[in-house]
Amino acid sequence: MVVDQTLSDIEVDRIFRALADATRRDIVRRTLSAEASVSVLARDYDMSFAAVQKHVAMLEGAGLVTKHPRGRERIVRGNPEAIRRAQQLLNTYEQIWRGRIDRLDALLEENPG
Amino acid sequence: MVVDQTLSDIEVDRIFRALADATRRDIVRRTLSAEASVSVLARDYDMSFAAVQKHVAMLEGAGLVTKHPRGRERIVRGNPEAIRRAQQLLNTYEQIWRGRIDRLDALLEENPG
DNA sequence: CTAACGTACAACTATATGGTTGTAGATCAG
DNA sequence: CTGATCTACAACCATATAGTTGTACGTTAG
Repeated sequence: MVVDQTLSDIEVDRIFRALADATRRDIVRRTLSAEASVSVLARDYDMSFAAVQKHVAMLEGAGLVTKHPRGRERIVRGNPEAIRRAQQLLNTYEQIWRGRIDRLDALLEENPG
Repeated sequence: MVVDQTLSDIEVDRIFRALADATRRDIVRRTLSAEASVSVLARDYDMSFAAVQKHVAMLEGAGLVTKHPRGRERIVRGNPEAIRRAQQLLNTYEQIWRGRIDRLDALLEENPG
């Protein structure tokens, strides 16, 4: 199964926006390492449960984590796919920059000295 | 010269926040490819000059671009360093995920079937 | 059954963002 | 010198974020 890996502007916005908060990055890090319920996650942060819930919701909306019911709990898992898409974006930017360098080099070879 | 590549939470916040907008990503893309003045950049977007100015200011605050006076113009250049730091962040997340997979594999080998 | 737990969601506040218009200073062209 | 250009910045508005508290509901433990 080949999945369309083209991301709309809105989707990319959401991914980067979701990563622009230290608490959310920590949740991504933790849930990539091992899944955890929302309440277990919440214990480690100096804020209300509802606040953590909102962070998880934003991460879920960006596709960076998935939530799975287990009894009364909601298990949160990090999603490496979304990370990879963000990496791809940044890679294209680096490629663009390398392209510029290559063009500058070519220019220098044409007009040496 | 070795530069400290450790980023504070605030700095990382700013980088991802700056990347969470399609106009700003486009400015990064363009200025990585070739430097351009703020007004030249602004011509291509359906918003006021002041709005583009603010986007550039946010990118500059995040270190994603640098601004250089040239006469009455301000020349904007993309900064690949900041891109690389964001890439590094995402790479560590992927490493964390791979670490989990490795641990799962080891577990399966210990308890086969 | 009952109490505690985990979650969902609404309402509210404060601050940040993304846009606007307007004013003003510096520089360039003629 | 004068006018056009490029930029800077303030003030304002609408919306989104990040946090709070409070209420409600399903699930689990005893």
